[in-house]
Amino acid sequence: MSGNQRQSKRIQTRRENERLILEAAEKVFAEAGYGGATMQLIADMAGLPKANLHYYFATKEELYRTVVARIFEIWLHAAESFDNAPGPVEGIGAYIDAKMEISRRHPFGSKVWASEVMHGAPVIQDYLETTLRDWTDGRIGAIQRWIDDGLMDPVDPRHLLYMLWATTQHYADFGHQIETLNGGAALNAAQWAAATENVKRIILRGIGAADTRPDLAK
Amino acid sequence: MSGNQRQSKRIQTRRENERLILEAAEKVFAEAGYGGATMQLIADMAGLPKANLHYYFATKEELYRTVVARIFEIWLHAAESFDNAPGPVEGIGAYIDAKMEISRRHPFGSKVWASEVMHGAPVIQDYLETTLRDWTDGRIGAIQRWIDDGLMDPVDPRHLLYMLWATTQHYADFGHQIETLNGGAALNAAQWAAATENVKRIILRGIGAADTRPDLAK
DNA sequence: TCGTTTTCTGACCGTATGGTCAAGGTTGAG
DNA sequence: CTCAACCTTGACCATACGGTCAGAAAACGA
Repeated sequence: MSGNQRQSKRIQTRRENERLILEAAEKVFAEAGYGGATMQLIADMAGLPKANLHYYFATKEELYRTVVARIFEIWLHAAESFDNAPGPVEGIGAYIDAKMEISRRHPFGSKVWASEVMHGAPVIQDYLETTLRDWTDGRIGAIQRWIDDGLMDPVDPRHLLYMLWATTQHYADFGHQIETLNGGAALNAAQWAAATENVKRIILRGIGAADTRPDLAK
Repeated sequence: MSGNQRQSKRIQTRRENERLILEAAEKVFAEAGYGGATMQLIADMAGLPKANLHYYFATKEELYRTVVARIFEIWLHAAESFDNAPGPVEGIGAYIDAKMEISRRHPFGSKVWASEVMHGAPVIQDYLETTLRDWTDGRIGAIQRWIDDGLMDPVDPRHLLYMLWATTQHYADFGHQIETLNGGAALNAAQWAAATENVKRIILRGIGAADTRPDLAK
């Protein structure tokens, strides 16, 4: 009766514990950095004995690698919003929406990623050189096509991408600074929407692709 | 003869050693994070015995605070380029120039600052709440005046500032990622210039302040 | 030159960390 | 029920870290 469609208790517990550990690890790595994070701290936050962490993840580095890999998955997923767009307004607009949403919902993951890259990408260098480079090259081609089709100004696609990454991730990575300048409070829903709109507006206008200026569309 | 205008050897040595230590510390803190940095590593990089570090800087935290304070000084200095500008093209343009130059010349410092903020600004929270907030409020006022004077579109000044910070600092903080996507080589002078031009062009156009469109200037 | 102050440094210490392990508990297939 | 596979965990270990200190060395003023 209980072993039918429901997963066995073992598998269920394993999933649950891995989830607890990974969530705690993401937070601790984000707030303390790899070097500052301790297995004990992660264990306490996950509500498990430290030895149990080492049962699921042999070493601190393996746990960290798993955390980073999960973040990269989210990143890649958001990157899809770039595709199948007829032009920059839709493609870049959707991409900004997606990345701002990630900054809002996964601030810890964003910080871990930023930390990792800032420290020379010791564990994800291969991602950068393969998946990220391929994705970047593909998107540069797409942007170039929009430029060739006269849908936007001839800006350097590569630097445009950097600008998109920088601007959207800033709201997660420097969230503490933004909160402080916001009177100590986290941005509310309206403020997030305003931030997203501002980013979209300035960038889309900046590349001559704003739909608010239909007279320039050809 | 040697003790006349030249500083005493003691003071001279002190200055030199403090410089060596602070430079080494900035690099190590940037590359390893506060938790990952060790006094031994900093000592080795400075070419001094570890005990000597503790003679000049009592604790790791004091050394770190000094490093961060120096970075903030540089940041504040660049912020001056915003002032005394007749309009957004000059003010924001000069600010972007200055901040891109900082990203190029002080990448370690930028990373230390980013790391510090990402981890909740444990040692510079007071700076954020006083100097930075005051500076930000002042600049917001200046931008708002430009908007009121019709020199640029009515964007949210606060989010524009975030965009400026994010975009310029990205070239330092994510320099490793950019290098990797640049075929493993650091940006050369021409590439830095191109990056700066792109940032200025997109942002100034994005806020309707580009001098490349004099027909919109009134 | 002499005595004092400042600088330098190898050796040392307590602590905290990542990781191990053995023994006991739990689950589930046959 | 039985037993093997899997999970849990307190106690433990070796190491590396931040920091200390006593004494040597150098610089300085008189």
